[in-house]
Amino acid sequence: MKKPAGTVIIEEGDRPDDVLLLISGWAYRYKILPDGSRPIMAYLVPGDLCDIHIFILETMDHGIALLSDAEIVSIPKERMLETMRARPRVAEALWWATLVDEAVLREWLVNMGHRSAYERIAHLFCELWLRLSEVGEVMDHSFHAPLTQEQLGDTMGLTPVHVNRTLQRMRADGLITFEGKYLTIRDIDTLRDIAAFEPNYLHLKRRG
Amino acid sequence: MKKPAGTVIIEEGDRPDDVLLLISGWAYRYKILPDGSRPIMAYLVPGDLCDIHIFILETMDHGIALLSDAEIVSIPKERMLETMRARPRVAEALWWATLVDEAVLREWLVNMGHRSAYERIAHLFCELWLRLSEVGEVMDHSFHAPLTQEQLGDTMGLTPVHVNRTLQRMRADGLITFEGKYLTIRDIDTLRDIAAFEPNYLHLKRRG
DNA sequence: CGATAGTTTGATATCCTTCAAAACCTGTGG
DNA sequence: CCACAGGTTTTGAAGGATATCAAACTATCG
Repeated sequence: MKKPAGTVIIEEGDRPDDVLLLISGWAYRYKILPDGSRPIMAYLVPGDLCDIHIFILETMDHGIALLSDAEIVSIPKERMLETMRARPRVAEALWWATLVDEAVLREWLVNMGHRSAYERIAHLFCELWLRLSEVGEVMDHSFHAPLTQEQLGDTMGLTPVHVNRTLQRMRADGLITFEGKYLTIRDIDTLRDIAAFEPNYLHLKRRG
Repeated sequence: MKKPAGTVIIEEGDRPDDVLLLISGWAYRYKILPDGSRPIMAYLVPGDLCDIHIFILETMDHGIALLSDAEIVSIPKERMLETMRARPRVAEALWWATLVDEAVLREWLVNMGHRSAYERIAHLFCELWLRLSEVGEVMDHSFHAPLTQEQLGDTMGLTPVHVNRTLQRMRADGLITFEGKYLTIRDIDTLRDIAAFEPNYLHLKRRG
């Protein structure tokens, strides 16, 4: 099923009945704070599954919305459970996905707390580059990144103004270009160094 | 098995063969960055299980160490798997625990990125107060919190100096006392307000 | 082609860090 | 029971990173 950018897929407090699989496009997990700010806690990219929560937890503690036009497939809870029962490998894959999500959250937490704006953004770009490479979305050092500078700020705990100035510096340093929602990584090696990027947390080499 | 404060239980890169259950005392998840800093990404309190990772993921992407003297029980991987197979309720409980860990990480991420030092610490104290209440470790608005101000800083992405000044302000405001590793919450209501603390992410009301 | 969202710019304010040193605990050995 | 040692907390002064506010500029899309 196709949905336009901005669509809210699940809201905080919901008790959804389906698991959603993102086929194309990007989504993000968010909360809304009393002061109106809208922190972003994760990006979902093609191939990602939104919310195994629904089997176990009462309600969503956050929302999920689309960053770009996207194609999603909705899998009924019941079918999901059957499959998991019948095919342990599928159940294991779900465990795997959940544990990796957790690992990414831990790394993002480190990122927020212990790195400067410049390093933080560099780290995010390294991660996106790797994750998107895995699903074949990187062409020629570039990928589609449907993010505004404000959303980048909501993700990194920075003002849009400061994100802007930081991106300018990155461009000036010859590390990236970011035009028309396309991000080009011009120097992944220095980007990695700056961010002290250690990809082990993505657990990319999946077990036999 | 009893272990003294400071013991490293699992290190980054390890591939442990047991799941560990924390009976008494506190532990914490940490990473070590190239610059030598040591971010803390989670606290484990009595009743918490360390690392279901081991069934699925290759290696630990972080370490776990003890904040205080602690008693831990080590459960062999094999026994754990058998139990999960034989008793679906246990497997479900493990899912539940993992998903709650994830929810806590998301909330911590929001905390780091979108709240001031004062609010952040207030939020942490609210969370600890609730989690420890659940396991009967809160007596008379007080609980044992074996944390130095430096560790608090590593957790919140703050300098020990600033943690110190912030705690002083909290004391002056009559919200807490924190002496001899005992934290007393003197005014939970204002603390909650300051932190905009919304406990839903802890998913305390477990499903029937 | 105009409206609206997004980006860029400048000036000023604030929170938090850094560095350095003093004061205070806590436990240990004599 | 005292004295000392190491870790922890506290204090002060000064600097830096990021926020805030406000406005201009520039894409984008119907």
